[in-house]
Amino acid sequence: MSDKEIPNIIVGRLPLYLRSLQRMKKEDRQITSSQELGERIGISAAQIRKDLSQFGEFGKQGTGYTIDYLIKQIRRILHIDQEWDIAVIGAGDIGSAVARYKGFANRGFRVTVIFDGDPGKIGAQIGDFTVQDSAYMVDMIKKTGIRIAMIAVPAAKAQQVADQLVEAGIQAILNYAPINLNAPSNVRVQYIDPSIHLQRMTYYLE
Amino acid sequence: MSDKEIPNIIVGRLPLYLRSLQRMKKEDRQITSSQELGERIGISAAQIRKDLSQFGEFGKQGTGYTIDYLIKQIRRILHIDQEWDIAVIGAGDIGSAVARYKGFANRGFRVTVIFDGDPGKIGAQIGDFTVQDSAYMVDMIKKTGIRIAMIAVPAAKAQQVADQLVEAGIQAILNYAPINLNAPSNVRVQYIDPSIHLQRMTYYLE
DNA sequence: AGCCATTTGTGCAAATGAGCACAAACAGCG
DNA sequence: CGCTGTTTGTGCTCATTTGCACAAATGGCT
Repeated sequence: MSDKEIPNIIVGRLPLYLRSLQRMKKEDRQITSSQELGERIGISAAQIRKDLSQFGEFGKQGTGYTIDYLIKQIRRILHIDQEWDIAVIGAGDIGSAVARYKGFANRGFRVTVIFDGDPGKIGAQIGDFTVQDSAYMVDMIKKTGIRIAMIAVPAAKAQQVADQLVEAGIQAILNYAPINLNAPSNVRVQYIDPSIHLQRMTYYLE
Repeated sequence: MSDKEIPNIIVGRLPLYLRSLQRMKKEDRQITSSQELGERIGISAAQIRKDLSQFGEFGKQGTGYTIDYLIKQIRRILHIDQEWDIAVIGAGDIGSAVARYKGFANRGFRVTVIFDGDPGKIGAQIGDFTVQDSAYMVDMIKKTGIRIAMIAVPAAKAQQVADQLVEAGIQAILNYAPINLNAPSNVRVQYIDPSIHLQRMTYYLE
Protein backbone atom coordinates (compact mmCIF):
# COMPACT_ATOMS: atom_id res chain seq x y z
CA MET A 1 0.00 0.00 0.00
CA SER A 2 1.38 3.36 -0.98
CA ASP A 3 -0.04 6.85 -1.05
CA LYS A 4 -0.04 7.05 -4.83
CA GLU A 5 -3.29 8.02 -6.46
CA ILE A 6 -5.62 5.09 -6.91
CA PRO A 7 -6.58 4.36 -10.53
CA ASN A 8 -10.15 5.08 -11.43
CA ILE A 9 -10.70 1.58 -12.62
CA ILE A 10 -9.95 0.19 -9.17
CA VAL A 11 -12.24 2.66 -7.44
CA GLY A 12 -14.90 1.58 -9.90
CA ARG A 13 -14.66 -2.02 -8.79
CA LEU A 14 -14.95 -1.37 -5.07
CA PRO A 15 -18.71 -0.78 -5.20
CA LEU A 16 -19.08 -4.14 -6.91
CA TYR A 17 -17.14 -5.87 -4.17
CA LEU A 18 -19.22 -4.08 -1.59
CA ARG A 19 -22.51 -5.05 -3.18
CA SER A 20 -21.49 -8.67 -3.31
CA LEU A 21 -20.27 -8.63 0.28
CA GLN A 22 -23.50 -7.09 1.49
CA ARG A 23 -25.34 -9.81 -0.35
CA MET A 24 -23.24 -12.45 1.43
CA LYS A 25 -23.95 -10.81 4.73
CA LYS A 26 -27.64 -11.05 4.00
CA GLU A 27 -27.08 -14.76 3.47
CA ASP A 28 -25.61 -14.86 6.99
CA ARG A 29 -22.13 -15.58 5.80
CA GLN A 30 -19.29 -14.48 8.10
CA ILE A 31 -16.16 -15.07 6.07
CA THR A 32 -15.26 -15.13 2.40
CA SER A 33 -12.21 -15.42 0.20
CA SER A 34 -10.96 -13.51 -2.79
CA GLN A 35 -11.68 -16.62 -4.79
CA GLU A 36 -15.33 -16.85 -3.82
CA LEU A 37 -15.86 -13.14 -4.24
CA GLY A 38 -14.22 -13.28 -7.63
CA GLU A 39 -16.40 -16.12 -8.81
CA ARG A 40 -19.55 -14.27 -7.81
CA ILE A 41 -18.55 -11.11 -9.62
CA GLY A 42 -16.66 -12.62 -12.51
CA ILE A 43 -13.26 -11.15 -11.67
CA SER A 44 -10.02 -12.99 -10.95
CA ALA A 45 -9.15 -13.59 -7.31
CA ALA A 46 -5.73 -12.05 -7.79
CA GLN A 47 -7.24 -8.84 -9.03
CA ILE A 48 -9.49 -8.53 -6.03
CA ARG A 49 -6.60 -9.09 -3.66
CA LYS A 50 -4.50 -6.56 -5.49
CA ASP A 51 -7.28 -3.99 -5.56
CA LEU A 52 -7.93 -4.30 -1.86
CA SER A 53 -4.24 -4.23 -1.04
CA GLN A 54 -4.11 -0.70 -2.42
CA PHE A 55 -5.97 0.43 0.66
CA GLY A 56 -4.64 -1.81 3.40
CA GLU A 57 -4.36 -5.38 4.54
CA PHE A 58 -7.86 -6.49 5.26
CA GLY A 59 -7.54 -10.25 4.99
CA LYS A 60 -5.96 -13.00 6.99
CA GLN A 61 -3.83 -15.67 5.36
CA GLY A 62 -5.29 -19.11 5.46
CA THR A 63 -8.70 -17.73 6.36
CA GLY A 64 -9.81 -15.00 4.03
CA TYR A 65 -11.76 -11.85 4.74
CA THR A 66 -14.21 -11.19 7.54
CA ILE A 67 -17.24 -9.97 5.65
CA ASP A 68 -18.41 -7.48 8.23
CA TYR A 69 -14.99 -5.96 8.61
CA LEU A 70 -14.36 -5.72 4.88
CA ILE A 71 -17.74 -4.10 4.35
CA LYS A 72 -16.89 -1.54 6.97
CA GLN A 73 -13.53 -0.84 5.36
CA ILE A 74 -14.86 -0.43 1.84
CA ARG A 75 -17.64 1.81 3.07
CA ARG A 76 -15.05 3.97 4.74
CA ILE A 77 -12.89 4.09 1.63
CA LEU A 78 -15.85 5.08 -0.53
CA HIS A 79 -16.99 7.62 2.05
CA ILE A 80 -20.30 5.95 2.54
CA ASP A 81 -19.78 5.43 6.23
CA GLN A 82 -22.39 8.17 6.28
CA GLU A 83 -25.64 8.81 4.41
CA TRP A 84 -25.55 11.25 1.54
CA ASP A 85 -28.58 13.36 0.77
CA ILE A 86 -29.63 13.40 -2.84
CA ALA A 87 -31.72 15.85 -4.83
CA VAL A 88 -33.69 14.46 -7.76
CA ILE A 89 -34.43 16.83 -10.61
CA GLY A 90 -37.39 15.89 -12.76
CA ALA A 91 -40.59 14.26 -11.57
CA GLY A 92 -41.42 12.29 -14.68
CA ASP A 93 -41.43 8.52 -14.86
CA ILE A 94 -37.74 8.15 -14.14
CA GLY A 95 -37.55 10.77 -11.42
CA SER A 96 -40.59 9.29 -9.72
CA ALA A 97 -39.21 5.78 -9.86
CA VAL A 98 -35.88 6.93 -8.43
CA ALA A 99 -37.55 8.92 -5.67
CA ARG A 100 -39.58 5.90 -4.63
CA TYR A 101 -36.73 3.43 -5.07
CA LYS A 102 -36.04 1.52 -1.86
CA GLY A 103 -32.68 0.33 -3.09
CA PHE A 104 -30.60 3.20 -1.71
CA ALA A 105 -31.17 2.06 1.86
CA ASN A 106 -27.96 0.68 3.34
CA ARG A 107 -26.00 1.74 0.28
CA GLY A 108 -25.14 5.19 1.60
CA PHE A 109 -27.80 7.37 0.02
CA ARG A 110 -31.16 8.90 0.72
CA VAL A 111 -33.29 10.97 -1.62
CA THR A 112 -34.42 14.02 0.29
CA VAL A 113 -36.05 16.27 -2.28
CA ILE A 114 -37.46 16.20 -5.80
CA PHE A 115 -37.87 19.15 -8.13
CA ASP A 116 -39.79 19.82 -11.31
CA GLY A 117 -40.56 22.93 -13.32
CA ASP A 118 -43.93 21.80 -14.63
CA PRO A 119 -46.76 23.61 -12.80
CA GLY A 120 -48.85 20.49 -13.31
CA LYS A 121 -46.41 18.49 -11.21
CA ILE A 122 -45.34 20.99 -8.56
CA GLY A 123 -47.00 20.12 -5.29
CA ALA A 124 -47.82 16.58 -6.35
CA GLN A 125 -47.07 13.75 -3.97
CA ILE A 126 -44.49 11.13 -4.98
CA GLY A 127 -43.90 8.53 -2.33
CA ASP A 128 -42.92 10.51 0.74
CA PHE A 129 -42.07 13.63 -1.21
CA THR A 130 -43.90 16.69 -2.41
CA VAL A 131 -42.61 17.90 -5.74
CA GLN A 132 -40.83 21.22 -5.30
CA ASP A 133 -40.78 24.06 -7.78
CA SER A 134 -37.44 24.03 -9.56
CA ALA A 135 -37.48 27.81 -9.50
CA TYR A 136 -36.29 27.45 -5.93
CA MET A 137 -33.90 24.63 -6.69
CA VAL A 138 -30.61 26.52 -6.59
CA ASP A 139 -31.49 28.28 -3.35
CA MET A 140 -32.78 25.18 -1.63
CA ILE A 141 -29.75 23.12 -2.58
CA LYS A 142 -27.42 25.88 -1.44
CA LYS A 143 -29.26 26.19 1.85
CA THR A 144 -29.45 22.48 2.59
CA GLY A 145 -25.88 21.85 1.48
CA ILE A 146 -26.85 18.83 -0.65
CA ARG A 147 -23.84 17.75 -2.69
CA ILE A 148 -25.23 15.01 -4.94
CA ALA A 149 -28.00 15.30 -7.53
CA MET A 150 -29.67 13.06 -10.08
CA ILE A 151 -30.86 14.53 -13.35
CA ALA A 152 -34.04 12.94 -14.64
CA VAL A 153 -35.29 15.55 -17.07
CA PRO A 154 -35.60 15.35 -20.87
CA ALA A 155 -32.33 15.53 -22.79
CA ALA A 156 -33.17 18.99 -24.10
CA LYS A 157 -33.18 20.45 -20.59
CA ALA A 158 -30.42 18.41 -18.98
CA GLN A 159 -27.50 20.73 -19.68
CA GLN A 160 -29.39 23.71 -18.39
CA VAL A 161 -30.26 21.85 -15.20
CA ALA A 162 -26.66 20.73 -14.84
CA ASP A 163 -25.47 24.32 -15.08
CA GLN A 164 -27.85 25.32 -12.31
CA LEU A 165 -26.74 22.41 -10.16
CA VAL A 166 -23.13 23.44 -10.54
CA GLU A 167 -24.09 26.94 -9.55
CA ALA A 168 -25.86 25.52 -6.51
CA GLY A 169 -22.68 23.82 -5.41
CA ILE A 170 -23.51 20.25 -6.38
CA GLN A 171 -20.35 18.15 -6.63
CA ALA A 172 -21.62 14.88 -8.08
CA ILE A 173 -24.25 14.34 -10.74
CA LEU A 174 -25.86 11.12 -11.85
CA ASN A 175 -27.39 11.87 -15.23
CA TYR A 176 -30.26 9.81 -16.60
CA ALA A 177 -30.68 12.01 -19.67
CA PRO A 178 -29.06 10.51 -22.77
CA ILE A 179 -26.58 13.29 -23.45
CA ASN A 180 -23.07 14.17 -22.40
CA LEU A 181 -22.94 16.99 -19.91
CA ASN A 182 -20.41 19.76 -19.71
CA ALA A 183 -19.33 20.38 -16.16
CA PRO A 184 -16.27 21.78 -14.45
CA SER A 185 -13.64 19.18 -13.63
CA ASN A 186 -14.29 19.44 -9.91
CA VAL A 187 -17.81 18.15 -10.45
CA ARG A 188 -18.09 14.39 -10.98
CA VAL A 189 -20.58 13.13 -13.52
CA GLN A 190 -21.82 9.61 -14.10
CA TYR A 191 -24.33 8.43 -16.66
CA ILE A 192 -27.15 5.94 -16.79
CA ASP A 193 -28.51 5.25 -20.24
CA PRO A 194 -30.13 1.88 -20.82
CA SER A 195 -29.82 2.18 -24.59
CA ILE A 196 -26.05 2.34 -24.27
CA HIS A 197 -26.01 -0.93 -22.36
CA LEU A 198 -28.35 -2.58 -24.81
CA GLN A 199 -26.24 -1.49 -27.76
CA ARG A 200 -23.17 -2.94 -26.11
CA MET A 201 -24.96 -6.28 -26.18
CA THR A 202 -26.53 -6.25 -29.62
CA TYR A 203 -23.07 -6.01 -31.10
CA TYR A 204 -22.66 -9.64 -30.08
CA LEU A 205 -26.05 -10.77 -31.41
CA GLU A 206 -26.03 -11.48 -35.11
CA MET B 1 -8.64 -2.89 -40.31
CA SER B 2 -8.21 -6.60 -39.70
CA ASP B 3 -10.55 -9.44 -38.86
CA LYS B 4 -9.17 -9.90 -35.37
CA GLU B 5 -11.66 -9.85 -32.57
CA ILE B 6 -12.57 -6.35 -31.43
CA PRO B 7 -11.78 -5.60 -27.79
CA ASN B 8 -14.78 -5.19 -25.57
CA ILE B 9 -13.65 -1.80 -24.46
CA ILE B 10 -13.85 -0.48 -28.01
CA VAL B 11 -17.28 -1.95 -28.60
CA GLY B 12 -18.33 -0.23 -25.41
CA ARG B 13 -17.37 3.17 -26.74
CA LEU B 14 -19.23 2.90 -30.02
CA PRO B 15 -22.63 3.57 -28.43
CA LEU B 16 -21.21 6.75 -26.92
CA TYR B 17 -20.01 7.92 -30.29
CA LEU B 18 -23.36 7.09 -31.77
CA ARG B 19 -25.30 8.97 -29.13
CA SER B 20 -23.18 12.05 -29.62
CA LEU B 21 -23.48 11.85 -33.39
CA GLN B 22 -27.24 11.55 -33.19
CA ARG B 23 -27.25 14.59 -30.98
CA MET B 24 -25.24 16.51 -33.57
CA LYS B 25 -27.63 15.42 -36.26
CA LYS B 26 -30.49 16.81 -34.21
CA GLU B 27 -28.57 20.10 -34.16
CA ASP B 28 -28.60 19.95 -37.97
CA ARG B 29 -24.89 19.41 -38.23
CA GLN B 30 -23.65 17.62 -41.36
CA ILE B 31 -19.98 17.00 -40.67
CA THR B 32 -17.79 16.51 -37.63
CA SER B 33 -14.22 15.62 -36.78
CA SER B 34 -12.63 13.20 -34.36
CA GLN B 35 -11.49 16.24 -32.43
CA GLU B 36 -14.95 17.72 -31.98
CA LEU B 37 -16.47 14.37 -31.15
CA GLY B 38 -13.72 13.74 -28.65
CA GLU B 39 -14.26 17.04 -26.92
CA ARG B 40 -17.95 16.38 -26.56
CA ILE B 41 -17.45 12.96 -25.06
CA GLY B 42 -14.24 13.57 -23.19
CA ILE B 43 -12.10 11.13 -25.15
CA SER B 44 -8.96 11.84 -27.15
CA ALA B 45 -9.36 12.38 -30.87
CA ALA B 46 -6.70 9.77 -31.61
CA GLN B 47 -8.62 7.15 -29.71
CA ILE B 48 -11.79 7.81 -31.63
CA ARG B 49 -9.98 7.57 -34.94
CA LYS B 50 -8.30 4.37 -33.89
CA ASP B 51 -11.53 2.85 -32.61
CA LEU B 52 -13.39 3.62 -35.81
CA SER B 53 -10.51 2.40 -37.96
CA GLN B 54 -11.05 -1.07 -36.52
CA PHE B 55 -14.19 -1.31 -38.58
CA GLY B 56 -13.34 0.57 -41.76
CA GLU B 57 -12.34 3.92 -43.15
CA PHE B 58 -15.29 6.15 -42.56
CA GLY B 59 -13.69 9.59 -42.67
CA LYS B 60 -12.14 11.82 -45.25
CA GLN B 61 -8.80 13.53 -44.69
CA GLY B 62 -8.98 17.26 -44.39
CA THR B 63 -12.73 17.12 -43.90
CA GLY B 64 -13.72 14.71 -41.16
CA TYR B 65 -16.73 12.43 -40.91
CA THR B 66 -20.12 12.81 -42.54
CA ILE B 67 -22.43 12.51 -39.56
CA ASP B 68 -25.23 10.73 -41.37
CA TYR B 69 -22.91 8.22 -42.92
CA LEU B 70 -21.04 7.51 -39.69
CA ILE B 71 -24.31 7.05 -37.81
CA LYS B 72 -25.39 4.53 -40.40
CA GLN B 73 -22.11 2.66 -40.14
CA ILE B 74 -22.07 2.47 -36.36
CA ARG B 75 -25.68 1.36 -36.31
CA ARG B 76 -24.77 -1.40 -38.70
CA ILE B 77 -21.76 -2.44 -36.63
CA LEU B 78 -23.85 -2.56 -33.45
CA HIS B 79 -26.64 -4.41 -35.25
CA ILE B 80 -29.15 -1.72 -34.55
CA ASP B 81 -29.93 -1.15 -38.20
CA GLN B 82 -33.10 -2.87 -37.07
CA GLU B 83 -35.43 -2.56 -34.08
CA TRP B 84 -35.05 -5.10 -31.30
CA ASP B 85 -38.07 -6.16 -29.31
CA ILE B 86 -37.64 -6.10 -25.56
CA ALA B 87 -39.49 -7.86 -22.78
CA VAL B 88 -39.64 -6.11 -19.42
CA ILE B 89 -39.98 -8.29 -16.35
CA GLY B 90 -41.43 -6.56 -13.32
CA ALA B 91 -44.14 -3.92 -13.31
CA GLY B 92 -43.04 -2.00 -10.24
CA ASP B 93 -41.74 1.54 -10.33
CA ILE B 94 -38.68 0.74 -12.40
CA GLY B 95 -40.41 -1.61 -14.81
CA SER B 96 -43.19 0.89 -15.34
CA ALA B 97 -40.80 3.73 -15.96
CA VAL B 98 -38.85 1.66 -18.46
CA ALA B 99 -41.98 0.51 -20.25
CA ARG B 100 -43.15 4.10 -20.65
CA TYR B 101 -39.70 5.46 -21.47
CA LYS B 102 -39.70 7.25 -24.82
CA GLY B 103 -35.92 7.21 -25.05
CA PHE B 104 -35.56 3.92 -26.91
CA ALA B 105 -37.04 5.41 -30.06
CA ASN B 106 -34.37 5.78 -32.73
CA ARG B 107 -31.86 3.93 -30.58
CA GLY B 108 -32.74 0.50 -31.89
CA PHE B 109 -35.15 -0.81 -29.29
CA ARG B 110 -38.83 -1.13 -28.57
CA VAL B 111 -40.47 -2.53 -25.47
CA THR B 112 -43.17 -4.91 -26.62
CA VAL B 113 -44.36 -6.67 -23.48
CA ILE B 114 -44.21 -6.39 -19.70
CA PHE B 115 -44.66 -9.20 -17.20
CA ASP B 116 -45.34 -9.41 -13.49
CA GLY B 117 -46.24 -12.22 -11.13
CA ASP B 118 -48.29 -10.15 -8.71
CA PRO B 119 -52.03 -10.83 -9.21
CA GLY B 120 -52.63 -7.24 -8.17
CA LYS B 121 -50.66 -6.00 -11.16
CA ILE B 122 -51.55 -8.53 -13.84
CA GLY B 123 -53.96 -6.95 -16.29
CA ALA B 124 -53.10 -3.43 -15.23
CA GLN B 125 -52.43 -0.82 -17.90
CA ILE B 126 -48.97 0.72 -18.10
CA GLY B 127 -48.63 3.15 -20.96
CA ASP B 128 -49.58 1.17 -24.04
CA PHE B 129 -49.13 -2.17 -22.35
CA THR B 130 -51.25 -4.53 -20.35
CA VAL B 131 -49.25 -6.33 -17.69
CA GLN B 132 -48.95 -10.01 -18.56
CA ASP B 133 -48.91 -12.88 -16.09
CA SER B 134 -45.32 -14.03 -15.71
CA ALA B 135 -46.59 -17.60 -15.49
CA TYR B 136 -46.81 -17.40 -19.29
CA MET B 137 -43.53 -15.57 -19.66
CA VAL B 138 -41.34 -18.41 -20.88
CA ASP B 139 -43.90 -19.56 -23.41
CA MET B 140 -44.66 -16.10 -24.71
CA ILE B 141 -41.00 -15.20 -25.13
CA LYS B 142 -40.30 -18.47 -26.89
CA LYS B 143 -43.25 -17.97 -29.21
CA THR B 144 -42.50 -14.35 -30.05
CA GLY B 145 -38.77 -14.98 -30.41
CA ILE B 146 -37.83 -11.97 -28.29
CA ARG B 147 -34.10 -12.07 -27.62
CA ILE B 148 -33.56 -9.19 -25.18
CA ALA B 149 -35.06 -8.73 -21.73
CA MET B 150 -34.82 -6.25 -18.89
CA ILE B 151 -35.09 -7.47 -15.32
CA ALA B 152 -36.84 -5.01 -13.03
CA VAL B 153 -37.88 -7.23 -10.14
CA PRO B 154 -36.63 -7.19 -6.52
CA ALA B 155 -33.13 -8.55 -5.97
CA ALA B 156 -34.47 -11.62 -4.23
CA LYS B 157 -36.28 -12.76 -7.37
CA ALA B 158 -33.85 -11.63 -10.02
CA GLN B 159 -31.80 -14.82 -10.34
CA GLN B 160 -34.90 -16.94 -10.62
CA VAL B 161 -36.26 -14.69 -13.35
CA ALA B 162 -32.91 -14.78 -15.12
CA ASP B 163 -32.95 -18.55 -15.13
CA GLN B 164 -36.40 -18.54 -16.72
CA LEU B 165 -35.30 -16.01 -19.31
CA VAL B 166 -32.36 -18.19 -20.26
CA GLU B 167 -34.70 -21.12 -20.58
CA ALA B 168 -36.92 -19.00 -22.81
CA GLY B 169 -34.02 -18.35 -25.16
CA ILE B 170 -33.22 -14.77 -24.17
CA GLN B 171 -29.71 -13.84 -25.28
CA ALA B 172 -29.18 -10.45 -23.66
CA ILE B 173 -30.29 -9.26 -20.25
CA LEU B 174 -30.21 -5.77 -18.81
CA ASN B 175 -30.51 -6.21 -15.07
CA TYR B 176 -31.82 -3.41 -12.85
CA ALA B 177 -31.72 -5.56 -9.72
CA PRO B 178 -28.68 -4.88 -7.56
CA ILE B 179 -27.17 -8.35 -7.69
CA ASN B 180 -24.80 -10.26 -9.93
CA LEU B 181 -26.55 -12.79 -12.11
CA ASN B 182 -25.34 -16.22 -13.06
CA ALA B 183 -25.96 -16.91 -16.71
CA PRO B 184 -24.40 -19.12 -19.37
CA SER B 185 -21.59 -17.46 -21.27
CA ASN B 186 -23.62 -17.26 -24.46
CA VAL B 187 -26.06 -14.91 -22.70
CA ARG B 188 -24.88 -11.33 -22.37
CA VAL B 189 -25.67 -9.50 -19.14
CA GLN B 190 -25.38 -5.81 -18.37
CA TYR B 191 -26.19 -4.05 -15.13
CA ILE B 192 -27.78 -0.79 -14.11
CA ASP B 193 -27.45 0.07 -10.44
CA PRO B 194 -27.53 3.75 -9.53
CA SER B 195 -25.94 3.12 -6.13
CA ILE B 196 -22.85 1.77 -7.83
CA HIS B 197 -22.46 4.95 -9.84
CA LEU B 198 -23.03 7.12 -6.81
CA GLN B 199 -20.44 5.21 -4.80
CA ARG B 200 -17.92 5.69 -7.59
CA MET B 201 -18.35 9.41 -7.09
CA THR B 202 -18.45 9.68 -3.31
CA TYR B 203 -14.96 8.22 -3.23
CA TYR B 204 -13.81 11.58 -4.57
CA LEU B 205 -15.87 13.66 -2.16
CA GLU B 206 -14.24 14.10 1.21
C1' DA C 1 -2.17 25.34 -60.76
C1' DG C 2 0.13 25.74 -56.51
C1' DC C 3 -0.06 26.55 -51.69
C1' DC C 4 -1.98 26.31 -47.11
C1' DA C 5 -4.76 24.67 -43.46
C1' DT C 6 -7.09 20.50 -42.02
C1' DT C 7 -7.90 15.98 -40.73
C1' DT C 8 -7.63 11.04 -41.29
C1' DG C 9 -5.48 6.43 -40.52
C1' DT C 10 -1.62 4.15 -38.40
C1' DG C 11 3.22 2.60 -36.89
C1' DC C 12 5.54 2.83 -32.79
C1' DA C 13 6.47 3.83 -28.03
C1' DA C 14 4.80 4.64 -23.51
C1' DA C 15 1.62 3.81 -19.91
C1' DT C 16 -1.58 1.16 -17.73
C1' DG C 17 -3.75 -3.02 -16.25
C1' DA C 18 -4.11 -8.08 -15.35
C1' DG C 19 -2.42 -12.49 -13.94
C1' DC C 20 0.93 -15.89 -12.41
C1' DA C 21 3.18 -17.90 -8.90
C1' DC C 22 5.22 -18.06 -4.48
C1' DA C 23 6.78 -16.88 0.30
C1' DA C 24 4.65 -15.92 4.51
C1' DA C 25 0.97 -16.47 7.69
C1' DC C 26 -2.57 -18.90 9.83
C1' DA C 27 -6.13 -22.61 11.53
C1' DG C 28 -7.12 -27.17 12.45
C1' DC C 29 -5.79 -31.58 13.79
C1' DG C 30 -3.54 -35.58 15.32
C1' DC D 1 4.14 -29.26 18.72
C1' DG D 2 4.78 -30.20 14.01
C1' DC D 3 2.29 -31.15 9.78
C1' DT D 4 -1.25 -30.16 6.25
C1' DG D 5 -4.27 -27.49 3.64
C1' DT D 6 -5.67 -22.67 2.83
C1' DT D 7 -5.38 -18.08 1.58
C1' DT D 8 -3.31 -13.53 1.58
C1' DG D 9 -0.24 -9.84 -0.27
C1' DT D 10 3.01 -8.88 -3.86
C1' DG D 11 7.18 -8.98 -7.18
C1' DC D 12 7.56 -9.83 -11.79
C1' DT D 13 6.00 -10.73 -16.40
C1' DC D 14 2.84 -10.48 -19.95
C1' DA D 15 -1.03 -8.29 -22.28
C1' DT D 16 -3.79 -4.53 -23.28
C1' DT D 17 -4.74 0.16 -23.97
C1' DT D 18 -3.58 4.85 -24.87
C1' DG D 19 -1.22 8.59 -27.03
C1' DC D 20 2.19 10.70 -30.06
C1' DA D 21 3.45 12.13 -34.28
C1' DC D 22 3.58 12.01 -39.14
C1' DA D 23 2.71 10.77 -44.10
C1' DA D 24 -1.02 10.96 -47.14
C1' DA D 25 -5.20 12.92 -48.68
C1' DT D 26 -8.40 16.63 -49.30
C1' DG D 27 -10.73 21.18 -49.94
C1' DG D 28 -10.46 26.03 -50.30
C1' DC D 29 -8.19 30.09 -51.73
C1' DT D 30 -5.29 33.00 -54.46
